[in-house]
Amino acid sequence: MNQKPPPIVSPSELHAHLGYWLRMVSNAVSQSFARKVETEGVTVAEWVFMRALYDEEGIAPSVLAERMGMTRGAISKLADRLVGKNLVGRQVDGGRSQVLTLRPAARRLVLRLAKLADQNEAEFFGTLSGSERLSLERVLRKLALDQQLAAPPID
Amino acid sequence: MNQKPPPIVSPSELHAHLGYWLRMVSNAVSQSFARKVETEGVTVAEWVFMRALYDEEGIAPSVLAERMGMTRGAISKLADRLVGKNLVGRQVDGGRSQVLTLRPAARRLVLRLAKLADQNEAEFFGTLSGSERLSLERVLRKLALDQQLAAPPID
DNA sequence: CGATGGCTGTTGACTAGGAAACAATCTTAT
DNA sequence: ATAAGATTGTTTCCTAGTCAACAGCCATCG
Repeated sequence: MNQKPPPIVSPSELHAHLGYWLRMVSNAVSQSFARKVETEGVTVAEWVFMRALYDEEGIAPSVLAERMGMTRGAISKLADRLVGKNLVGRQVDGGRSQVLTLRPAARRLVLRLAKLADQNEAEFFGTLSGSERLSLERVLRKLALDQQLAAPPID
Repeated sequence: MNQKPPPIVSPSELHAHLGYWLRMVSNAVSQSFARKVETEGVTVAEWVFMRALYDEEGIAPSVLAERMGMTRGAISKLADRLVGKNLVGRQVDGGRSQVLTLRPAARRLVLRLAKLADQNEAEFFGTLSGSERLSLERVLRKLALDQQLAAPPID
């Protein structure tokens, strides 16, 4: 009997990993946000793109790519879409590099989208106590720092 | 003058949101893990799929879909790929529903992949102190609970 | 019985993004 | 001044998902 003894060392449980919970929560937050911004006709990537431009107009695509953690190829297509929607403008700068700017409609849109982001934030993290929120932020920032993730320069 | 006065209320900063940091860290963790499992010729989704089957053989695709937070369509194709790699077996159960099982090679593979998961976990969260790790886990679990995310039934 | 409605899994059309090859331009070395 | 190399953005091909239409099977109700 006991034809098939279980392996002595069993693989660690999925949910024993912090990465597992991180991914689950992060995906839920992102998906919920995606649904919200969809009501304004844009994707999350497009929102991040425009939000970055809102602060720093005339930024180059390659910089944006690195800052958003995406390929230059992806940024190129993203820009195509946004130009198509008349949300961003693309001016050739000399020849090699470009300058991306936000059209007025996009500036207004960013304000609305920011509200949605706040709303999503409240929806998910509103139940946390102040100290919970604080410690979560502290740990996440520390992790980002440790891994040298592309954090916004300032702050 | 002051042709274009800046809006009184400026949109909240991206990195003022916990969701922002969550996504950044989570993406980094997932991407790093994806690179690791790629050395074993599988994707993260395939790993999760097999890991679920490891614990509970004979599970139905639809259940798996809900548990993994993916569409039935996605699961169907995922199963196709894994069957193609001779990692899982598909038996028709009566007619309507199926039964998915892990082939022996997959059982061995899961053990190796679990090691990679542990390694990835250590790589990212190893620098945290015990209390940091604990509080992070506690908060993430709480968030998952609050949002009724599909957590593994037990535990 | 038999029709009708509800599951379950599959398929096809579509989308976003990555990887890599490419074109165009700038920089640097000689 | 010009050739070689770097850098920037685009493009093509590919993959992994979603969504929605569909097919098959079961159950239930008339």
